[in-house]
Amino acid sequence: MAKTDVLTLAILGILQDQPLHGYQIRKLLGAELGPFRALSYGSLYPCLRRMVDTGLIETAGEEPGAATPASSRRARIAYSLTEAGRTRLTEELASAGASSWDDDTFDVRFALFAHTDSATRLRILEGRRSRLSERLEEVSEGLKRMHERHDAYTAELQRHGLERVEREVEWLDQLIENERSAPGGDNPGPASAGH
Amino acid sequence: MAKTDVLTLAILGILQDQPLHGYQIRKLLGAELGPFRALSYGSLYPCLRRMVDTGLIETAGEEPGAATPASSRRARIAYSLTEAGRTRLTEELASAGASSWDDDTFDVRFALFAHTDSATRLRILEGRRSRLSERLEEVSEGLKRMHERHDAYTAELQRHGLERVEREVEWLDQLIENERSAPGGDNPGPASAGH
DNA sequence: GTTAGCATGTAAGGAGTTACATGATTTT
DNA sequence: AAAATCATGTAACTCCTTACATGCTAAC
Repeated sequence: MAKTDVLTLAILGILQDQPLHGYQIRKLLGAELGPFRALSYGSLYPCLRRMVDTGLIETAGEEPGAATPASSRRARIAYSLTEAGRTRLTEELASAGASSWDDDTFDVRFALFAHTDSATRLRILEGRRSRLSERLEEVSEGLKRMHERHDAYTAELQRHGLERVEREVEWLDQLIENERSAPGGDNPGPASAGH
Repeated sequence: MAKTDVLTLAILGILQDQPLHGYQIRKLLGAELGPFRALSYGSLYPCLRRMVDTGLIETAGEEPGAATPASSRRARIAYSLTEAGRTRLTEELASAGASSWDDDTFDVRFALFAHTDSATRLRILEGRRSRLSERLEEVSEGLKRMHERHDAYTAELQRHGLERVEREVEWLDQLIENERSAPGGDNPGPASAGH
């Protein structure tokens, strides 16, 4: 079974609501996942091509006939899901598959939660949580064993990293709690205990 | 002028206190920057070789003579800074050079703060802060323009991302304040307003 | 004696960026 | 008429990981 990388999944997700062309996909992806993570065209277009080649999406040139022959704007290519693409997305969304709790993958999976069933949402949130808990233990172990070789700045860096992960776990705990109390809910719940 | 990538800088930094062999470098780097970011040997050893080739570090085989001829453990190669390496590190530490406020680079620069003068520390902290402020504006702009296309989970992801960046800015503000009030201080100051 | 940790390296390959190349449309 | 934004793509290159290949030493 062909494996679905993160970018492919994100594109499948964003195309399920409406057909888009490349430029729009890039903008929307940047907007949904935060304006950092803006991926380059050098990544996007080759990925779109691969997806066309493997039949997950199909293209529709704008005005395929000769509607405005001379003045037609530069060909914009609208991509839309094929049946195969829709099927693949459905499978992916149900599977919580290959490590959906990696840093990169988690955000994309989370952004697709509105199209994910409650059981899978819960599995992903819990998977992510336990992944972070492991990190937490490793870091605090490291901090304890660090009385030797203690440079105040290095220690502060550790402390701050630890705090960041702790907060992330708290956030997940709230989401999990909410998911359990309202499994069908479309709403992630009240904003976490704000600062 | 040859450019110094992050990994090279980190290695220069970690070798300035004592010579180490590859295995130890990897462990220490992992411990200082958090146990995530553990780099692989496939990255480390080629980098060490490049550094030897460009004269930044030099090797010393353990017990170069025939001290314990038959029972010598597998050759461990201790790396230490050359004069050129020490010079390069000093330059780098004074320069706040090529974008020390990138996500990756900042942590390494921060971990080396104990060897950095106060003025440069301040420049780096402020550079990082303004970089994050830009992000903050972009994201909150994006959030405002997102009443359309609002999916509760996507919105929550944004909100959480925003909060994370806000906290990071607060952390930097405390560090900056402390740096200004005690420019010579070796101490990053009281732990930020704890949670 | 076998597992876990110490120790060094190479080769292949993945995932992405930057820089290039091109051109239309909209706004100022 | 200049600048910004829309729009698509390729080629070269960078940085890193994974998997492989090898072997010693300490602990259980």
